Order: sequence, then C-alpha cells, then structure tokens
Amino acid sequence: MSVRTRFAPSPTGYLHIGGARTALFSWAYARRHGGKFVLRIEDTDLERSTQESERAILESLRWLGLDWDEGPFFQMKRLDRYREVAEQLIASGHAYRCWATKEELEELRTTQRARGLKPRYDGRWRPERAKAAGLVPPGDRAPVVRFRTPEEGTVGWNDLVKGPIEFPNAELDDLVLLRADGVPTYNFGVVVDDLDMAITHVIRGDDHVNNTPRQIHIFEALLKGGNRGKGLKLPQFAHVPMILGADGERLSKRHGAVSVAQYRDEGYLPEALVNYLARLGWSHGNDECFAIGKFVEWFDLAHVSKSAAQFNPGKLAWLNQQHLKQASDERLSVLLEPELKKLGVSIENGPDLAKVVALLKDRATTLAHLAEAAHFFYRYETPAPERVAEMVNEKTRPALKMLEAKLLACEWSRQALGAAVSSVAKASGLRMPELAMPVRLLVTGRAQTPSLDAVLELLGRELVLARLAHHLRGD
RNA sequence: GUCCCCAUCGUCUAGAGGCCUAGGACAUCGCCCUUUCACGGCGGUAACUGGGGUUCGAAUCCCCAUGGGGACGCCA
Repeated sequence: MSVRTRFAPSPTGYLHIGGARTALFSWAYARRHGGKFVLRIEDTDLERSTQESERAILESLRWLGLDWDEGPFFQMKRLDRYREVAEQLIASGHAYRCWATKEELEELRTTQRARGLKPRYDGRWRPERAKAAGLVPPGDRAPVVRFRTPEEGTVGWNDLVKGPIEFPNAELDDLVLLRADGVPTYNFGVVVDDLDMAITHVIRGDDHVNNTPRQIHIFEALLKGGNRGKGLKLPQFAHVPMILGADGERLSKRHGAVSVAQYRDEGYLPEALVNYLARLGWSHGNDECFAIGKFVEWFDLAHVSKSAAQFNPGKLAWLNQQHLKQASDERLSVLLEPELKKLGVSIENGPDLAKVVALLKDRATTLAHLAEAAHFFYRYETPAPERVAEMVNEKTRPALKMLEAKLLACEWSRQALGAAVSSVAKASGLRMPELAMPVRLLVTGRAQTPSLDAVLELLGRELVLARLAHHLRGD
C-alpha cells in the first residue's frame, strides 16, 4: 500500500510553529516515499472555527511550500457519513446512546477527582446497565452516542518515533462519538476520516498519544465490522514531540512570534523557517543548513527525537542569515521592495536594488533588517549636528574638501574611489579611519555601513557630491 | 490525583556496549582579518540528572528515584 499521510488542522487560529512542524514532517514523509499528502480541515468545533483561520492556515502552508495532493476536505461537509458510521457501530453493539446530562457528568467527575480517581464516565447508559438500573430514555432531549470501550486488557501500538506504548483499557472510558447535535467529536471524526481517506501513517503531535488508544479501539471496531473490505488496515502512528517556548513552557503567545505568518511578516525566508523546524527534533548527522529538497531526501522517522525541544529564536535568525546569503540578489530585491515601502522609502531615485542587496545581504538576519540597512541609499537622513561637528573639524575639513575636489573628476569605480580616499588621507596626514568615518557619516548619515568605496560607487557621483556639499558649505 | 511519554553543554543535537579524553551547530568569551559595522577564519569555556544493577567493558541495556512534558470535555 502506498504511503498516504495527512495534516488535519482545526481552523481555530493561525498556523503556529508547532502545527507547521507536524505538517512539515507529515508532508516530507509522503514526499520521501512517493506517497500522497492529504489536507483535512477539522472544523467540528462550531464555536471557534472561522473561515478566516482556515484561509490563514492554507496561506501559511503554501508560503512554506507544503503542497497537498488531496483536499482540503471539510468535516462539516461529511456529517452524513459520521452519522451513518455511528449507526453501524450501534447496530454492531460497539456503541450506544447516552442521555446523561452535562451537569450529571460534571458532578460525577468532581466526586471522582475528590476521591483521587481519574475522572471517567461510568458507562451508566450502556444498554444492559441502564436496563438493570431501570433507566428510561427521557423524551425531551437528544442523546449522544458513546463508544463501548473494552474494560479489560490493554491496547498498544508500536509508535514510529516513541517505540512500543501500551495503555490498560481500564484507564479509558466510553467516549462520546457523536454529540447531541449530531456533530462528531474529534476522536470519532479522525478515525472515520483516516479510514475513508486511506491514511497509512498518522504523523501528529505528541499531545495525541493519549487519544491513540481510544482511536485504535474505534478503528478496530470499524475494521472488524466488515463494512469496508477495501483492504484497509490500522494506520501506523508516529508522535512527534512538542515544541516548547524558550523558557521550557508550552509555546504560546507570550513567547513572541508563534505564528508562521508572523515570521513571514518579520522578514524570514520560508526556506529558513522550514530548515529550522526540520532541525528541531530531527537530525541528519551534523547537517545544519540545508534546502527543503535535501530534507525530503533525508527525512526519516527513526531520527526524530523523542523529547520536547525548546524553540530558539537566535538560531532561527542565524539560519535565516545563511539562507539570505544563498538567495539570489534578484529574488531578494523583489522581496525587499515592499519592506522598504513599509519604511516609507521608494527606490525610484537610487541605485539598482539588486546591487544594494548584493552589498548588504550577508550582514542582515532578516528582510526587515536588510531594508533598514538599505534605507540610506534611497533616502538621506541628515546625521545629528553634534555628530557632524565631532567628525568635521579643523583637522578633517581640509581633507574633506580635498576629497570633494578629487571626486569631481575621479573615475567612478570602487577601486578608483578607494584609491582616492586613501591618497587624500595620506596627503593630509590622517589615518584611514580619521577620514573614512567622517565621509561615511556625511554621505550616508550613518556610522556603520559596508565598505566605504563600495557605498560611494553605488550611491553615484551626484548624490555623494551633493551630500558632501550640504555639510561642507553648511547650506 | 491518576495514566502516558521523555531525560547528553545555556539551547538544538551526534551517539544503536568498546571508535567517547563525549563530536557538531547556535549563543557566549578571546584572537586574527579590517576603513566603521558586519561577514569570514582560528581558538576557549561548557553536558551524559542521581542511585542501584547487567557486562571484561555502559552516555548507550534493565530497575528505582528525581525532574520535565502531555492527557484525563458533547475542544481539537
């Protein structure tokens, strides 16, 4: 059977870092094995699901480059199917209707907790017990459908990342399959869908380990039911560890950026985020920096770590820098233009952006930083007068004027410009920094820029002379 | 509280009984390069949670303790 994996987000928020990584692993596994990657939207939480979230999640997946082969499928469009399957389970004795009220259950749970027990439904509406207890279905409210979980024995599976895991059935209870309004609960929807969509490998977050035994029971009841004979079988499970915030707590809003979209907006490259996420909880020897293609080629569940990993923004930034260096100047300049616009800078009257990018890209960690660094090529911000006064004094003024004169006629190449600056310094008895710093400040408005000769060359004679004159003549 | 999972530098990790005097990366510190800031190069500090076993030999296998995480909904 060929590999089929899926990503099944619920549209109740943005695609966050943790979800993105599970999606990435699931996607990579399918790609690695020439299988199919299915996208399913688990929108059965009527209260919290929004179209806006759904749209945002798809957009983030596309941005990351995680393309799906089938779907998106929506659970709310499959309600008839879940009801049909629930009926089959009732008919085969694997499920039953339950009329217990929420208040009743709440009370049951509190007393159990008070006695130090694990809160569990007690199976009071299991047909034989209800009958024995003389319980009669009330006519005024709709029942839920519950699964009849075996009370003895154990359930286990061989987790593809964690190894063998086993639960005593006594720990489980009769979970709700269908709510009173006929909408399936998570555990039921997942199983029906994974079966209908012929999923072979369920790759998901660690937090679902506890749901797995319940789901296996449902799977088995369904597979045994003989209602599908399509050669389907229990999928394999792989539970990937959680991603924790930098403080070791579960990742949440207060850890700063947690949504994929936010990283995009802050100027991270998708390949950098993918690279970082791939390396978080998975490794391939000492490889740190790689493209998504390599990841697909190398990915295997055996090298997924078993323990939770802390998110490290610093390392992500470093990786982004590495990918920025590798990206082409043309591509980066396309990405950079909107960033500059955000800063209110237009590139109309200035040097070719691709050339600016070439000069700056190996010193920036994000596109936002890159834009910030490219700023002065397009818009001059006059340096603070006291800084100018500090730099332009009796000692340097003559040298600056000498340079100005020289630049008037000098060949406009990086080499010639460098030579001009250094010859003026020499002639004026100044050390290089004593001349270069004032020039840098006057011409760029900043104390830190790339190499002065390269900056002068890109800025062009006209701009350089205008800015120098502005300060040297005090107009 | 009960159950499940996990445990190597500050962080991400390599490590499948001898190749481990525990390797790499980020961060950090120092030096070099340098026209400022970066990039880059070189080097340093820094870890097998503890205790019992098994074995000629354990970071690696087993048990216990401790610590961390997760789950216990008509949420997903």
